[in-house]
Amino acid sequence: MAAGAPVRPRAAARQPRASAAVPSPQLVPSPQLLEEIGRFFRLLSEPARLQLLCQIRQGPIDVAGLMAATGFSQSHISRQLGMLQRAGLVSAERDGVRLIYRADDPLVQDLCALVQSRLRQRLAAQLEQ
Amino acid sequence: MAAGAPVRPRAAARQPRASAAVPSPQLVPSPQLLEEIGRFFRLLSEPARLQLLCQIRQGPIDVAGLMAATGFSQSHISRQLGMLQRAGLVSAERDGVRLIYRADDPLVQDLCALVQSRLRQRLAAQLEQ
DNA sequence: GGTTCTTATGAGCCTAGGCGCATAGCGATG
DNA sequence: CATCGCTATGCGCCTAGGCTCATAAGAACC
Repeated sequence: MAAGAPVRPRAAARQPRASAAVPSPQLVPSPQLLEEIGRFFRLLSEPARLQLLCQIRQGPIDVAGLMAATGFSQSHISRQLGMLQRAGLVSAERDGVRLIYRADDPLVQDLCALVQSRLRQRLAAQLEQ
Repeated sequence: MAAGAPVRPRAAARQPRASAAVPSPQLVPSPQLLEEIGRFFRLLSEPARLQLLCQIRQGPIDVAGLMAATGFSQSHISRQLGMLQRAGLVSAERDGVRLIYRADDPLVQDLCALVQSRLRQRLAAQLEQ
């Protein structure tokens, strides 16, 4: 396929190309990497998981606490926690019979904050216009 | 079913609460906000969309260029671009008959970079252990 | 060892959404 | 206005995955 030329403007010569404000010189990641990144974002794409994550971020909590806080079924919570744990976003520690979950990684919080501020921005812009 | 207390550590009194190393004092966002954030992440959860975004980030490009670069069908690309545009992640500008797409927002790139570095970290840790 | 508490998991239902095919919409050009 | 080139969209197929019920697995306590 014609992967050589990125654009093909027929009207006139465009793209001064070596200008100053080129946004980013980096290449597009490999399909494998894109898939992994996508998998990560998919983890965060489910409100239920986000809610669990935020709840856990409040402080160590067990499954019963999460059930009370979210209203989700035990099996659902367990499954979602499993995914989050496999992704390294939460960790569990035994306390007798129950498992206390904890979220040490600030990454998710940071990501959410970024997205949140962006949503706010867009909402404000939308109201203005 | 013990819905009152969020946790119930049976071993000892925990949560000094106003300690120094409390991870984050913020509350869990409202379900509506969580849903919106989730929608945003879902947009980025699809490798195809990520690929399109990255490709567009390389420089302004039209649909034909994207078809050549990604191998996706025209309808698929159009649909995904529509979503990305509605989310404000790309913008289109007419050049005669065709539409030139452009991605001005660095947010996605930043998010991807964060996730990518995290993946790298985890991979390294996994190799060590 | 049996009981009771917890968490994990197999099976299944159901919806969301990715993807392509065909076609409609729509700007440009003769 | 007819035609052509490009993009958007209705339709349908199909898989991924959220969610539940029921049940297994495992730890603590008698």
